Amino acid sequence: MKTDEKIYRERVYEIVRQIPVGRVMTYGQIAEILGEGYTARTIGYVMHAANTEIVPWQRVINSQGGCSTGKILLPYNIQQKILEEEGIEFNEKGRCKLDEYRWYPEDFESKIPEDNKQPSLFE
DNA sequence: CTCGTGACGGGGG
DNA sequence: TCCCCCGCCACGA
Repeated sequence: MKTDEKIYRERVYEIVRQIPVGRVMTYGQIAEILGEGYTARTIGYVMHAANTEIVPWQRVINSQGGCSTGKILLPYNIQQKILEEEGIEFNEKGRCKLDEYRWYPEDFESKIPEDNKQPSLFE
């Protein structure tokens, strides 16, 4: 098989594996980094299959700062529970401060906003 | 090959 | 802030 094909998923795991304890990344963020062919939607699909893989899947959340594990799989809010044990705090709405926990891979520093903080309430 | 289905995201009301 | 709608794209039937 082709080496450079690396399987669609492997490229995602490569990034997820780099997320440090106590930090998170969003589906859209990863999709933006990988670019071509990747969207938040597909990253979610890949993470769904990551259960059996060896990756800190729990550190990937949605752009609202919450866990989107849906209703299926895993006991209720298990993902949030794990993250809380890693030191991340969630409010009563099940959301954490992305501007405080979001992590940017070293290999993609160019993706970091100028002010090195969140671009959110920029305009 | 076509169709439906998502661990999503952003814009608009 | 919440809700709805539409675009996104890999994958299985």
